[in-house]
This record gives sequence, C-alpha cells and structure tokens, in this order.
Amino acid sequence: MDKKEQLIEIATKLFAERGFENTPLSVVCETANVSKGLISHHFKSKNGLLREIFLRTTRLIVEINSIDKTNQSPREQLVELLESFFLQLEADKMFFQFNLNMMVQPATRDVLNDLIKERSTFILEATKSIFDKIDTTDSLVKSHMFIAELDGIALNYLGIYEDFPLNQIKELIIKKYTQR
Amino acid sequence: MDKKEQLIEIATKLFAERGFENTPLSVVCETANVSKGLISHHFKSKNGLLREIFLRTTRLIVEINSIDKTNQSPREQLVELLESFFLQLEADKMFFQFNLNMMVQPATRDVLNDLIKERSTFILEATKSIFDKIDTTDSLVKSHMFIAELDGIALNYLGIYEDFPLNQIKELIIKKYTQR
Amino acid sequence: MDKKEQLIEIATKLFAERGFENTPLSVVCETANVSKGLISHHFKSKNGLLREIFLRTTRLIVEINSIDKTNQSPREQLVELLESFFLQLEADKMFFQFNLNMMVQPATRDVLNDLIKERSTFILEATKSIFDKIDTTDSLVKSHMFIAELDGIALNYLGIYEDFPLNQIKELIIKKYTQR
Amino acid sequence: MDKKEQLIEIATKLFAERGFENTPLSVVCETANVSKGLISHHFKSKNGLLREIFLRTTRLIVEINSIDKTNQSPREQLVELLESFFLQLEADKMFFQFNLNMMVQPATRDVLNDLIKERSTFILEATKSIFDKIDTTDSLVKSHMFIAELDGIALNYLGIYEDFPLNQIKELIIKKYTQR
DNA sequence: GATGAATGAGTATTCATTCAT
DNA sequence: AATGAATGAATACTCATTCAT
Repeated sequence: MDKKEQLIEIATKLFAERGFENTPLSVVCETANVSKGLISHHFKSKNGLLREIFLRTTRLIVEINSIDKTNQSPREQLVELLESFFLQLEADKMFFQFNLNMMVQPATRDVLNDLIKERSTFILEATKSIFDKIDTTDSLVKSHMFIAELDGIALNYLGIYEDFPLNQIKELIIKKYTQR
Repeated sequence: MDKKEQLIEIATKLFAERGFENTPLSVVCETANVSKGLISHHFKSKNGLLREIFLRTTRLIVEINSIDKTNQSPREQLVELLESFFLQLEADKMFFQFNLNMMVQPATRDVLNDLIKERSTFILEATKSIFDKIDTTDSLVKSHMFIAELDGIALNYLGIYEDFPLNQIKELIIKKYTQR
Repeated sequence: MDKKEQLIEIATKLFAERGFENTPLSVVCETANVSKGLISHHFKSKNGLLREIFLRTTRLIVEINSIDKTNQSPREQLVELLESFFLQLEADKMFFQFNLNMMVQPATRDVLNDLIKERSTFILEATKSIFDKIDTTDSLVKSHMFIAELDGIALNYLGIYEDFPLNQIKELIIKKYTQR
Repeated sequence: MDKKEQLIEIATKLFAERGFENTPLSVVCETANVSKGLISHHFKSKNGLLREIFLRTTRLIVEINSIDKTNQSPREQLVELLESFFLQLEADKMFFQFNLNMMVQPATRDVLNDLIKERSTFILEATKSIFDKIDTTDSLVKSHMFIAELDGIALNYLGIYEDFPLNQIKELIIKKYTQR
C-alpha cells in the first residue's frame, strides 16, 4: 500500500470531519500509521498537503463534467446534474463538508485562493454552457442562481437543519427546472 | 467606556474577518486595548466569548423579526424581507461572513451547537409563518428552499465569486416570489 | 456571621484538602461567598492568609498543652497525650493533613519558616519536659523519637496506607511507653 | 548525550528541591538545555514526566530490596536495612524530600495514586517478610510501626528540626531492634 | 468593611517544521 | 522513501494582586 496515497485519503477524511485548522498533523500521521517526516517529504508542508487534496477534488469534478453528453437535451442534462448532485450529497457528505469548509474559512481560503478561483470558474462555465443551450438571456445570472441554490441546500442539509427535507426539495427543484 | 462591550465589538469584527480559530486572544486584546485576564473574567474562556457574541447576534435577528407587520400582505412581507436581506448583505458582509463561518466549521459548531439549533429553528418558523399565510401546501419545504437560496447567495457572494451579480440575482428572486 | 472568620474557616479546609498551591483564592472566595478584595483587605496577601491560619493552629496546640497537669504522673501524661493524639488523628484528619502539607512543601515552608520553628520548638520542649520527669538521660533524643514516631504514624495513616491498623498501633505504642 | 535522560535527571533534582507545583517546566528545560516541546514529545505532559520519575524511583527501591539476603539472619537484615536507611538519608536528602513531597501533597497524590499504592504495598510486604522470620505475631502491625518510625524520622530530620540528632536516634533504634 | 472590574506576569500545552539517520 | 527526536514560536488559560467605588 502506497503511504502517500494512504496519507491523502486519511487527511481528506479528517480535514472534512474536524476542519483543517483543528486537525493536527500528529493526528493525521497516527491515523495513517505514518511518520511525521513523511508529510514534509511528500508535500513540503501542511498547506502543501491541503492544496494537493483540493487539487484532486477539483480534478474529480472536472472529470465527471467531461463525460460526453451530446446525445442529451440541455434540460435532460440539467436534470441529470441535479440527480447526481442530490445522490452524492447523501452518499458523500464528507466531500461537501470539506469543500464548504475550505470556501468559508478565511485561513484556508488564503492558501487555496488560486485553486478555488480555478474550480469555481470551471463550474460556472460548465453550468452556463448548459443554460446557454436553453436560452442565452440572462444565462450567466441564472447559472449563478442555480449554483447558489445547490450550495445553499448543501449548507442547510449538512450544517444547519437536522431534519432537512432533502427529497422533497429535490423534487421541487427538478420540477422547477423541467418546466418550460 | 465599557471595556466588556468594547471587547465584544472588537472580537465580533475580528472573528468575522479572520475566523475564530485563526484569531488569537492576544490580537483581540491588543486591538481592544484590554488585558488578557479580562476575557477570563467576563466570559470564562475564548469559547465563552464566542457564545456571547453568537447569542447577541441571534437576539438581533429575533428583534428585527419581531416588528409588527400585520398591516402588510404576506407577499409584501416576503419582498421586504428579501430587500432587507440584500441590503444588509452588501452593507454588513462581516455579519454574514461570521455566521457562515460558525455554521460550517466543525470546531465552532460543537461549541455553539445548542445556540445554532435555537436560532435556526426560530428563522425557519418565522419564514414558515409568512409562507403559511400565502398557501399552507408544502409551506415547510418552501420555507427551507427559501432559506437555502438566500444562504447559498450569501455564500457565493461572499466566499466564491468575486464578480457575483448580486443586483441581478436580487431582481430575479424578487420577481420569482412576487409572481402569483 | 463575621466574613473574616468565615474566610479563615473555609480557607483552612480547602488548603488542607487541596494543598495551598493548588487552591486558587478565587475558589476560596466563591466557597466563602466573599469578594476577592476582602482577602487583600484583611490579610494583605494569600501568604498572609496562610500565616494567619498557621498561627491560629499553633495557638490551639499551645492552649491544649497549657492545661495544668501537675496532678498527673509523667507516664500518665504521656498516655493522655497519646490518647488525645490518636483521638484527634481520627476525628480531624484535615488538621494533620494541613500541617504535614505545610511542613513538607518547600514553597510553604519558606513562607512559614519562622512560625514552623516557633511551633516545633514549643512541641519539643513540652515533650521533653515530660520525659525529663521520668529520666533525664537522653531525654532530648527520646523526645525527638517520640515526636517522629507520631508524625510517621500520621503520615502513613493519612497519606499512604488505606488500611493502616491505627488502633493496634495505638495499643502497641501505649504499651511501650507505659512499660517501665 | 541522551536528552531524555538528561531531562529526567534534572527534573528529579528540581522537583525535589523546589516541589513539583513550584517548578515550572521553563526552568526544567532551561536547566537541562532542552526545548519545551521535548517534554511533550517524550512524556506527553508535566504529569507524565512526574510519573516517569516516580516509576524509576520505585524501580530503584525494588532493585535494592531484591538483592539476595538468604545468608543473613532476619535481625541482621533489619540492622542492615536501618544502616542503609540512615546512610542514604544523610547522603541523598533530595531522594527523601522528593518522595515525602509526593506523598503529602494532594495534587501530586492524585497524579501518582496508583504508583504510590504499588510502591507502598511492595515496601510493606518486603518489611513484613523480614519480621515474619523473627516472629509472626503482630508482624503486620510491627511492620507498619517500623515503616512509620523511619518515615517520621525522615520527616523530622528533613523538614522540621534543624538540629535533629540523627546519629543518636539511629543508635537508639538499632539497639531497639537488636534486643531480643 | 466590602465589592468586583481590571491587570499582567506566568505556565502548560500544542503543533508545524527541521534534520540527522 | 521513511523515521522520529528535537525545536521554538504561538496560544489559551490561571491567578494573585490592585484599586476605584
């Protein structure tokens, strides 16, 4: 088993669960059964490790969106996007927890600034390219609205309301975006 | 000059700007021109100070929502709520930054858990009471959607997109909620 | 109820239970329902309070030993002294705990040095005056032995062995000192 | 040069001289020419360091008592034990100072509770095994008396009387325990 | 006599990072 | 590639003391 990969996997999980600032490298290393020196060896620093993790997450997002969807109508694409969003939100809370965390915290924002910009630009453009196919009017604003809505749902589902009615919300949203 | 109030004011500002974890008490005290011991004296601990701040913020939210609005139609209330939300989002970014921060970060969440629950329950009920007057069908889910949308907008405006089209989003949303 | 007396009583108890160094004045004041400023007002400082307490304890010891015992034989006096020692050791553990504590700890020793000397000189002389009446040979050494024995018993009973056979020890000692 | 051993040695000395509570780690580290972090690294905490020291002291006591003494009569063993006690009491005051300190102070007692119990049980049994060979009647009580006597002597010699007649006491005691 | 806000020096502890092996 | 001893700056917290009221 590759110690480097092991390290990344464990660190991702712990950073998501406990927050970056609140997760000492000592805990990461103990959990991953790895010596402290190894982090500096592979990633130079704690921030280096964070950037590597964030980068990989972005790569994942890009890959998913790069699947060819030319055989789908734009509305079908939107629905599929929503379906996969709600599916993953339930299945991999950690993933969203981690990303929300990184965005909101000033300290991590500073470290990841360029990577966050890169990723959010990609997401905005990917979304807009779908909306453009439906109607170019206000497509940028609508894309922003769309993204904000999903982020807000993730935020409220993960962090605020214990009995957030995720499924009903999902239905409501899908209905909204499939109506002409 | 009340040193306790001074302390709270400065701490609120600094926690919002730099994050709670990332703001040492030494900085808070120096900025507020106050000795370290005073925090212990008034709030017992850094967490105690945080709880006091969060509590006051909640009290503010409750006060604003307690203003009598019986002379307005529910849709008018909704629009007013949206107007004041967007107004404040632009005017007092710190306020939103601080609150998002507290919600998302695991460490602060643990400290504030009970207070967060209290506040979010209040907000949900206040929102639902308006939606109920329009149409009781799905009023709870719609309230959740409404709150999530606004949170998402705050999140994207403050933390992700530098050129977030706040005004256009505002218009779009108000239009959406004034349509029958 | 006199706040000063209240303060002394509570402080004695707490210092005995938790040790002097380990008992913050804040705890003393809260327990005694008294403000912090009052200690400085009455005793100048924490050390001042300690000295007052130690002084009172000495005064108690002196008083007990000042009772006229001219109608008793020296051996009777010795037995009575032993009886009262074992009686009090069981009844007022705190008293012995406190005094042992003060003697052994370097920090408190420094504060109480003169008072400790005064008291221990008194005790030695009071004991020697009894032994002298029995036999002046080695009376000083025997007095030291006698005191050391009792201190050792207190130490082992209070601080080391949970099932210290206090009563059997008492009988053994009394037998020893009543034998010709 | 082993920094860990250096640390233990210096700390033992300082804790004995100044008391545990009254010896800041800063002083220990400066004296030992070692960084503060090293204590956390090797012993986890100040209490951890204390436990390590106490443990080693116990180990020393056990080792000394484990020397084969089958070629000595029980009374010879008792005398040898007394001789070595008085010898060490004069030579290594620190050792006794430290141990008395730990026993008497509530704060350190709590930290060392299990280790103190272990050690005192061992000492009691080692002593009793000698007394048993002389006479099994009351051997437990006599052992307790014996230990208490020595502890009391150490206490009075080290902590109370400046001109404690140690040598005369020694002779008196040895005479007592060699008499049939 | 009595209060309690305010101070500030002091202390243990945490933790990312370095470096020799 | 991997270890872990060692560092030292940073940080929250403690607590006796002071002083205006």
